[in-house]
Amino acid sequence: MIIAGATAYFSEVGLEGNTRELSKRLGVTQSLIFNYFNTKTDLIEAVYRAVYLDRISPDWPALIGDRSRSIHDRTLTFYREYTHAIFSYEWMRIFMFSGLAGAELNRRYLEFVSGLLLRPLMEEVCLAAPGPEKPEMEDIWNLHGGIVYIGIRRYIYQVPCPEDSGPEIRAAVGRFLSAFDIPCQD
Amino acid sequence: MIIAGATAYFSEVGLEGNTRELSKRLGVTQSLIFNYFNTKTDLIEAVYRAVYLDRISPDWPALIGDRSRSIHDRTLTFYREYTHAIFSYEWMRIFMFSGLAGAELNRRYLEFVSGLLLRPLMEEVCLAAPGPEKPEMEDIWNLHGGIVYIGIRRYIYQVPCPEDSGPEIRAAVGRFLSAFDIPCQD
DNA sequence: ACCATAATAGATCATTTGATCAATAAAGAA
DNA sequence: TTCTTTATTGATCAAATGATCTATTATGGT
Repeated sequence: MIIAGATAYFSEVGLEGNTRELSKRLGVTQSLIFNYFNTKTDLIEAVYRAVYLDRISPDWPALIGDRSRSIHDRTLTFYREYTHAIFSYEWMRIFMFSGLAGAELNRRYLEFVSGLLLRPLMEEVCLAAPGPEKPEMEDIWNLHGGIVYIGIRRYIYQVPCPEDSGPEIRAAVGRFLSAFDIPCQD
Repeated sequence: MIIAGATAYFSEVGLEGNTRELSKRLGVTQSLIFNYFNTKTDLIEAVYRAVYLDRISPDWPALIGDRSRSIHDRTLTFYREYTHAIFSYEWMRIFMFSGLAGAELNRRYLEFVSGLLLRPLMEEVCLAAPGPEKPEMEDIWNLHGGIVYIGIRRYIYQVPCPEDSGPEIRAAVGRFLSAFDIPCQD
């Protein structure tokens, strides 16, 4: 309950939010928090773990590599599931706060995304591309960034944004793959 | 000098950085800061203004609307100049910190980008697109996000990144416009 | 019912931090 | 020089904040 409350509170005000305000929101005393967490840093680490863990599906590498499905279908499915997992007020903001703070978990997460999701995706797109035009990692990062930026606008900057990002994700994936002469089926 | 130092300091540690550490970096006493700024909030506002101002070129709307040049040339030139202006450690991080804090200036900036840069850009792409396929605002935001995300990786997440983003910007613009049947000249 | 353990509260400490104020040093005009 | 104004410092206040410690209350097993 403390971790859940801390996640909600810190995602709102940042990791420098104070434990007294947090305890007030939780309806408990401030000292209770320190009964379960030795330091505030420990609490933040717990929030990191709670937010980062179980957000990554272990099925994604297999999905990306599943050549029985078209690359368009795989890419679109992956980004639908990926954005479904990370497009939340709490995840996006905790991720950005921890990224700005230079958290280790943040960098490890991005290494995972790069090495086990985006690089395989790039290789699959390379294989599926019929012509000489093949994507490099930076191209995949560009696709990725364009999609993730929807969540940044929505939850970080909190500017008006369509609530359903599905159509734009489909359009972005379609544009990206067609640049490598991969047709968008259906 | 205080504003410059505060910009460097706050962009590194966030807007909650304390005035004592700042004064130490500046080589002055802490009380001196409060001689020039009534409150810390005033100082932060001054940092905002210093960072945001003079980063937007007044020539961009004219550049985007200059139909004597190809849309590809205009889009590419705009994003080269735009990223040249905002891709800096200080700007990217102050912008993100202030965005997370919900700063008013942040929202006004995004309204400016949307209304006076991206919407005109969208209209120009619509005019240049020969086929029935026309971009909407979300498509332009996708192009924009993919490019800005390079700076986010570089300065926010601080992950390995090519130092020259020029080639990827060219590639991204090329892919985007060709999706609307606009050929990439040269 | 009894007892050991866990949960929770309240008071408090020590540090940090924004802000103030009086005093001193520097600068520049007359 | 002299005087006024500005720049700068050092000491200090008051509030906020992470953390601690003791006492009290609840819980569950026997």
